[in-house]
Amino acid sequence: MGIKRVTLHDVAHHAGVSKSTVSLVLQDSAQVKQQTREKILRSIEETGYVYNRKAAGLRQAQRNDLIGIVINSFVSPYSAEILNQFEQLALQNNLVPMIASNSEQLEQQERIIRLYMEHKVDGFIICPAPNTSVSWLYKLWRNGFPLVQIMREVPFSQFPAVLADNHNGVLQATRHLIKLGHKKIAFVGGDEAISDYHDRIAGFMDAMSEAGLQVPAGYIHPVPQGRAAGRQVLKTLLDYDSTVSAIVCFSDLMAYGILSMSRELGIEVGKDLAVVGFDDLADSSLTHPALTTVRVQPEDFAINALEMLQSHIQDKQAKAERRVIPAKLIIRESCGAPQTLN
Amino acid sequence: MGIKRVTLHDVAHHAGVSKSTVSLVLQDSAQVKQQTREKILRSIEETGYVYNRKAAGLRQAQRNDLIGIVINSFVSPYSAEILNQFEQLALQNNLVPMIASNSEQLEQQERIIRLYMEHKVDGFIICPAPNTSVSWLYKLWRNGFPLVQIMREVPFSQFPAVLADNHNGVLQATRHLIKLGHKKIAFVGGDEAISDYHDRIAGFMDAMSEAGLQVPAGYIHPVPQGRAAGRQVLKTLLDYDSTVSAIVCFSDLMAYGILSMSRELGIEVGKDLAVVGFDDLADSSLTHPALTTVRVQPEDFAINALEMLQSHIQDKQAKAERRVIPAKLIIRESCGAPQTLN
DNA sequence: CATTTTTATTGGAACGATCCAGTAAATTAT
DNA sequence: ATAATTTACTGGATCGTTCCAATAAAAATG
Repeated sequence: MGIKRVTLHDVAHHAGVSKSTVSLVLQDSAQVKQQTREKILRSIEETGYVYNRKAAGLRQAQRNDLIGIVINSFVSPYSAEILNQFEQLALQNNLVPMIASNSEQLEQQERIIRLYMEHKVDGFIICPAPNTSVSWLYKLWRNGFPLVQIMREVPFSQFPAVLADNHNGVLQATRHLIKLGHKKIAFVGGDEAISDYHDRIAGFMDAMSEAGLQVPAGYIHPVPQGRAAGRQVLKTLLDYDSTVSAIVCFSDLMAYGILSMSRELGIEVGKDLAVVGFDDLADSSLTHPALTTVRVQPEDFAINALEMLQSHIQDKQAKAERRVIPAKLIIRESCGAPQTLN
Repeated sequence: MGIKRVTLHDVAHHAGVSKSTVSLVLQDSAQVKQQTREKILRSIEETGYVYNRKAAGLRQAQRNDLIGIVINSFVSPYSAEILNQFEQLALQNNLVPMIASNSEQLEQQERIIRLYMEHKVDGFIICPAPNTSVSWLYKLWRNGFPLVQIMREVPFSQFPAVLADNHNGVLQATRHLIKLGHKKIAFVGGDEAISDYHDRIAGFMDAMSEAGLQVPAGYIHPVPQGRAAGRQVLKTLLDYDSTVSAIVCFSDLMAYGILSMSRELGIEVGKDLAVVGFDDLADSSLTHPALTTVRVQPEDFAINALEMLQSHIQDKQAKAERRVIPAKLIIRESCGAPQTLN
């Protein structure tokens, strides 16, 4: 009663040729007569044959056109945008994406990666979970699986990476606030266990110190991602010093939380308080007030990471590159500056 | 220079046993002596062997423990939550999830599914793109790939499905508005090409007609998902009739748009205008005012769909079930009703 | 101690493709 | 027309597992 799957051999039999010829048609080799090719294609159609990549990949161990994409989280909107770009791009390049998330957890990450290794993906694009170790990445690499880190990098890892220009993005944002006359500027959000936090906070500190401004310890609040956290942190911050006039947020999501709590506390953002975000999510132009933020094009991650991964798949000796993609300050209304075009 | 991958045979050689014995250890068969097992496990560790599922799956064509999960979109927050649940659950059940999206497009959907078929997934969980045809689904099924539809179903398809109780959810929401005294109630959002729209609008119409209320054609606005669309549709609606006092939204996202535009127009939601959403996204308790909405637990999709798929994988003759998961009205502030506990 | 039973291990066929070397047929050159 | 070349097709070995039947070793039985 079991459904017998149609094999190459069955198609060959149906078309009255050898399996080798059918195989040639599948790889559309030029050395098959047009007439034969058509006959075979018809047989494929009629028998309902489905190509078996397992069998194919077994013989030609080199390429599977399978790539593992492990993002930090499905529920992070920015990650979702990146994922979307990767999927489109992979399909355009005839690659099969195997997409998963690590849920920011080491254990899940190791689990997923091991499984994808077993499925012999050609390589990985990975947004490493907090506390991912270099040695673990190295083990992956040594096993013949090239990888490209995105969004973050494991400290001291010498592996390829595509990163946002976090430093410059936050530098610009902070300078913008300073130019508007703000002096008491706080930085909220981010995870100290992740590289992007350190890049962003460095951009912040650099802008502050070049303007000769002090940053009290109570002005820095690394707290996990999320709207709810943003709400909470605003209270904490104002408790510490109610004269803070501007906040640089680690992410737009965090900024949304600040906006939400501000409204509740009767603080008018864009007037009483300046807020800038980071990510430029689709919603950020629709908040009240519209959010000034830093845009890093999600497709740039996809384009660069895929390109780099491909080159490492083709040449295992290719040297590890580290690309930084540009960050652009998008000025809207949340810091009271005049809104610019675009 | 190519990295030679370690095979079962290499491990066997290293441990001084036959490949069969190593294979038995991998499937942790009871018939291997403890001492031998340990020796082999050590060899596996030392050689850095990675199990090759391609080769394994070739021999035992029955199970691959691979399942294809095709969601409608990565960037839809509710879908992201569902995806997250699926991933966790799949891993718990020792299944390897292959996750993709169809981006609501038929072409991409067919592309992805074909590729996953080639990789011999055991079955599919799929949120069908608009205009997916029954015959296409049938072709999939006939090819030996069981499938479970989630969130929506292809009309007249007799395939297994896990659906939200859309009708009852919107019925409750609408009744709630009616009980509060609203008479001019509009319904906005949704896609007429998708089953859930019809279920929800039916719930709406039923509630209205049981209360003897009229619904002018201009009160119904099926428009695509999204905050921006919600903003636009509120204007259109008020242009048509500025005395509308309540709006039932197809989704929370749509409701966010309504909230956003209301603020801009100086309309106070919860007082001048009542709004209810659908989905109960994480953010919905944080909006201003907090959104009254309909909750359908995302994990229920995952639990039920996976369970059903497993049963169809094990028994191709299992009968197609159609499960409806409960919808619960969550009353908050956006329709001015007193907020209930929980 | 010889025999049966149980336990542990093994070699080889099989899965469904690719790829290589080789054959047959068609075409061109001599 | 025959030889040389090109074009079209084919059979068999191969990839890395699993599974089966067979064997070897150990334990239990008489």
